[in-house]
Amino acid sequence: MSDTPERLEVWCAGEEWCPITTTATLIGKKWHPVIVHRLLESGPSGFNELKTNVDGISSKVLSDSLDDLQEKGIVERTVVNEQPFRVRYSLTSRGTSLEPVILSMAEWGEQHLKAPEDPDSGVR
Amino acid sequence: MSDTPERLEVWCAGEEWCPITTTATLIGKKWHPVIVHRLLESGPSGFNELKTNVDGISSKVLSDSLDDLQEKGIVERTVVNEQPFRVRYSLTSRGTSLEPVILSMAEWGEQHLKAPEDPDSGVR
DNA sequence: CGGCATCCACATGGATACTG
DNA sequence: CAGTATCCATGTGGATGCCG
Repeated sequence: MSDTPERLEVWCAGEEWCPITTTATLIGKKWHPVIVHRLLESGPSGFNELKTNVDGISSKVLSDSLDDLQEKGIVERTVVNEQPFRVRYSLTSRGTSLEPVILSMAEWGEQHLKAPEDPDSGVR
Repeated sequence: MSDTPERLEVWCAGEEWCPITTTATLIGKKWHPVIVHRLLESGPSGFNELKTNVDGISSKVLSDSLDDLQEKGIVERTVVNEQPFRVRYSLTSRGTSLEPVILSMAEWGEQHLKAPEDPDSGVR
C-alpha cells in the first residue's frame, strides 16, 4: 500500500507516450537490473550484503543506484533499530512486478552468451 | 547465418559472469529498446522511417545507436542499389531473439504507467 | 556496518548545420 | 534520402578517503 512514494512521471522521449522508453528509464542503467535481480533472489538485504552480491559495484555507485531506485518507487529502505542498527533494502510491489522483465533479461543473457562451445549461442 | 559479425564478448560487471548485466549492456541504453521494438513491429526500415517512428530521436543519436546495435550483432544494415539508393535496417536473428525481453518491457510499461485513473496502476 | 564527500574520466545525448 | 561534423551539456561510473 504505502508503496509508491510519489506518483510516477511518465518518462518518454518524444511527445507520445511510450511504455518501452518508460521501462528503459527505470531499469536501463548499468546496475539497476542486477540490483533488482538480487533483491528478487535474496529478499531484503543490507547495504554490504548487496554490495557483495552485486559483483564489482562500488559503494558510491550502489548508493547512487539505490537512491535512484527509491525515487522511482522500486526499492524501499528500512532502518532497523537494533544495536548496531541495520538497514534493509527491499522491493516495493512495483519493484516486485518487474520480475518478468528481469527474468526475461536473465534468460536472454543465458541463452545467448552461455555455452561458448555452441556455434549458435552467440559466443563461440 | 552471417548473423553475428564478431563474437560477443561477455560483458559483465565483476569477475563472475552475469547474464543480466550482459543483457543490460546490450539494450540498457536510452534508445536501444525502442529502436529494436520498432524494427520488430515494422520490419526492415529506412533511416528516416526509423527516425519518424522513434519519436524524439535526433539524427545523430539514431546514427550512433544504430552503429552500436550493429557492432553488437543486433541490427543489420543493407544498402539497396536503386535510384535513389535506399538503406534498410533490420534485425539479425539475435536481434529478433530479443523480442520476449522487449515485449516484457512494453507490457510492464503499459501496466504500470497507463490508466492514470486506476489507483493500482502505479500512476495515480 | 552503512554509508557520504570529492574529484575525475569517459559515455551519452542534444542542437545545429551541412553534405553526397 | 541518409546520413556526417561540430560543439557542448549532462549523465554515469570509478577511485579514494573519511565518518557516525
